[in-house]
Amino acid sequence: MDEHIDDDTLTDATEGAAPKHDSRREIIEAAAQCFMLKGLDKATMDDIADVLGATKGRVYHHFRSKNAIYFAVYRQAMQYCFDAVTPLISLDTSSISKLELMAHAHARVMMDTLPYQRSIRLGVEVYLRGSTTEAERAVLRELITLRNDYENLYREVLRAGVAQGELDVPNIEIASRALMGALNGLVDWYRIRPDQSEGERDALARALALAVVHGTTA
Amino acid sequence: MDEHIDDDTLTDATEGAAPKHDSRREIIEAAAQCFMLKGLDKATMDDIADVLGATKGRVYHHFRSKNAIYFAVYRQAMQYCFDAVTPLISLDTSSISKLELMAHAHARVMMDTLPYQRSIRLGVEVYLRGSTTEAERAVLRELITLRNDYENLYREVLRAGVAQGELDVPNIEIASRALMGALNGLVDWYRIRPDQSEGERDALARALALAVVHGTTA
DNA sequence: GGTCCAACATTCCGAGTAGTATGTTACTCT
DNA sequence: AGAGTAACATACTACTCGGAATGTTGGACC
Repeated sequence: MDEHIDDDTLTDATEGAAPKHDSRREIIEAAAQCFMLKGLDKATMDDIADVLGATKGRVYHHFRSKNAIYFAVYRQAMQYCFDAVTPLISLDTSSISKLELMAHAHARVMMDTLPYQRSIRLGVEVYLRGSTTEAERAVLRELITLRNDYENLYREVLRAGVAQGELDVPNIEIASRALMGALNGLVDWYRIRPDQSEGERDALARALALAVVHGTTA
Repeated sequence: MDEHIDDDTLTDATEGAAPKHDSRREIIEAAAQCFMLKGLDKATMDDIADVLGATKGRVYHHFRSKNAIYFAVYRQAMQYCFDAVTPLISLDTSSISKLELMAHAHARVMMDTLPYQRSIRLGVEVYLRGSTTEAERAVLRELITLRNDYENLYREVLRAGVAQGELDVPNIEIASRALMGALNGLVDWYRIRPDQSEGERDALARALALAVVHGTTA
């Protein structure tokens, strides 16, 4: 229904070296690159194929439409976020340090998977309006739910922190929006610099995390 | 060079009632609406004309290209921001309250001029890549400079606040990015509700302003 | 060693759209 | 009153791009 290639969650018994779905992943990666550079509409299917040194035939073999690729990019982007942040919520630390760690991890994901995160920023509700078929809109609703679930991770920590008296948040909804906005805004101004070391990137992420959690007041 | 209708900064001696440039402003307004609803690419020139109950002829009479309209929307969006915030920087209050007032004013502008602010969020650097002519890229550079000037207003207040010991900001650049990100993110989740009173809107703006300035810690 | 099929490549088409070229009208100015 | 022009409308073109239909190939499997 959504994709004509089944997800194949089982590990294929043949070999472990080539995951067999590399081609799909490569297309998603290339699409994220193109979307970031040229925007969702101006990035053509030929552009995506060109990045791979292939033609549209390959792309359309794995994805039935351009929207389907965008959905895959979106899903992957959210997956990156979940993978980085979910392990932290079970940590046994104070709410403040947990929030800092989550913010830091999120900032890192924004930097490390920049093409994906930038791509999903240019669509969402706008793309929802343009979706013709009901099936597409259903997928988009699911993706938005996914994003909401992710943001709820932060709301939960905020709630717990307030309950314990560690945090002072008059309005959890507003606070979480501000948090996500400040962190996600990273993709708008962050530029990948080859000369930037791993430590510098991490310091930047940490600085942003502290800024969004603690604000500006002394 | 940029537009074929001269700006006519002088007030025309004929009448003050009809500002003569109403048609241009109407087109910009309609374009902002369309851009917000359908995105920059999917919003067609016919869409913009339809909103006005007119045809492309009218639009192309005032703007030589679609990009030119986008630039005008961008400029107007920034103008709204400047108009709301600039008067506040000369206020004789503490840095903290000044920052709160600026953030509050900015949040209000985001809500009150939502179509403009959402439009300019979907373009910027992406559109810069797509710009074919050098003239267009020059305009875009100018607009980005404009935005940078605006953000500098906040950086200045932050700097002053740190100098006076009112604020605790380890990294002004990061802090300003976080501030703008949290405030601008408003356009992503704020929905205009007709039943929402003026007071409620203002309370929302104030809550967001306090959240971004003070963070979440107690 | 022939069959079958996944994984592509090639070719083509039609819809949609930015931009242009050319009317048309109404108003102003002298 | 007639010339000029701003402010549009109408009609048309050239081109891009998504998607489909079809062709090709290499390898797995019996």
